[in-house]
Amino acid sequence: MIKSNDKPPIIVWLRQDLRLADQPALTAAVASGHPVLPVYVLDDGVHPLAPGGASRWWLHHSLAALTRDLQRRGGTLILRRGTSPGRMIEALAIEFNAAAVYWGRRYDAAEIEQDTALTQRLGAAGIASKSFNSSLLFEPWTIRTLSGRPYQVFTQYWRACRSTPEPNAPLPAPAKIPAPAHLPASDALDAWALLPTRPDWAQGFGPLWRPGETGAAARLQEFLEDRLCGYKTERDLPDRDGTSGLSPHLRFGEISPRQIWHAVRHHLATAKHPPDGDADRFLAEIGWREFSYSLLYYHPQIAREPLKPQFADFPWQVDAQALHAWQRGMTGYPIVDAGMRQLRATGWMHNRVRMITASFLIKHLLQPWQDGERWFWDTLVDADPASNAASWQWVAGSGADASPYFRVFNPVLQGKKFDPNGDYVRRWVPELARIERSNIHEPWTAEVLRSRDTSKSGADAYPSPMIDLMAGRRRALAAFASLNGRVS
DNA sequence: TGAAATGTTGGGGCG
DNA sequence: ACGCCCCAACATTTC
Repeated sequence: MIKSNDKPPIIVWLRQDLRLADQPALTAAVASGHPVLPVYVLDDGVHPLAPGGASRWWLHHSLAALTRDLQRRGGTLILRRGTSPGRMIEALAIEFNAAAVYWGRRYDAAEIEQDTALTQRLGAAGIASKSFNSSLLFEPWTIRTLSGRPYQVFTQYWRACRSTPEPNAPLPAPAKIPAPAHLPASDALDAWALLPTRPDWAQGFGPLWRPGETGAAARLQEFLEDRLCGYKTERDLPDRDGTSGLSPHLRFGEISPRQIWHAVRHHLATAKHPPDGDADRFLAEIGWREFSYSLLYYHPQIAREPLKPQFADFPWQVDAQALHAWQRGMTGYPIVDAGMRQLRATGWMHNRVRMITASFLIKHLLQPWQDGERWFWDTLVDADPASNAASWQWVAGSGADASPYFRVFNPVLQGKKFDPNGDYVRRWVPELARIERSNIHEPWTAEVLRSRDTSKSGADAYPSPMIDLMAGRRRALAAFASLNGRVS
């Protein structure tokens, strides 16, 4: 008699859905009765979506967690690396006589092409393949206007999403994941050297994050219980712990938006005081992620080219020193510098401050948004191919439903409004630790600094503002106005 | 999911 | 008491 693990295995190719629960490819593979071979392939190819430094840190820990979680259920994660992941999967499938290959769908054009090509090659070799929706509430082709075109405005897009049937309930993790009798060789995770050394700039990351499915689920529960109530207003204050903190977990698929959606619904149904507007606002943030993926699907060039063609020859004032000052958090504007330093120290930046720092780079410094996008891509643990690109274009005004060009964030006013006590600034900019509340967002007016300024020599000297806000604003408005009247 | 400029209003000081 | 001015405070418009 043939034991189930003597049957040919089904390969489950995990990419950006590093979890076991609500993992339709895995569940289908287990349900088939075949042994299951979960594989992750590190893409060594040189391309724009290769994960940045901070993401590689997260990926290491996420894969370590996934390995443990699989082992607990009898499974084994196979790690491979190569410049052509599709070819790697194909070779594995043929070598191990796989019955099929399953995976969760991706939405970038190059990735779709890879997957389509793999399907064809597998088919030619007589191996079945099947793809599943593991990453989105609403896949891009399911949400269209009456005329069949994708939505260009978020509110309309999201309204359409919310009036379609609800996303499926999440699947439970398979209790047991049957392994094949013979396992392919696997790389050692440590040998991939995803973690930084010399210097280990990620030292500050560890205490803040718990990568992996268990950490993601814990973060969601804690958010629903402690922070959903009041989310609508608290989420804008960077000195508070008012956001969900789920972005990197979502980025690597340690939790699915379906799980989040249904957990929120369940929480609302059982909570004593359902925080209604708060939940809607939180789900709308998930909606922005969906909208970004729709934009990526319909505009594959979104990370490189402005969506609005008239932005193609925008008069940027490329300036390596200005970019560098912004990256290091040395612009002389406290809320900007606090944000940029929080980013480097933790791999994450509060969303309100992301908008402020991005607006400052694009509008006050007139640096190309692509430079900011690239920096965030390299330094954010949650750097997401869709959200990062769409959000930068949103700030630049070149994207869909974008911020109008004349919306220029004033970092002093934004600081006063959203960090009124200056606690956020003091936490990330130690040079300003002793500046009082009234001057914290314009420290050049503080007596302490001014008196020291004359004898400034120490490394603890906080820089004076690198540009004049009023002049910068005027320059930006003029530059953006120069686009008006052109055909779009 | 802006900010600044401009316009309007109303209370209070004061000649 | 009255008109005038100043200027918050708020509303509207413009970039």
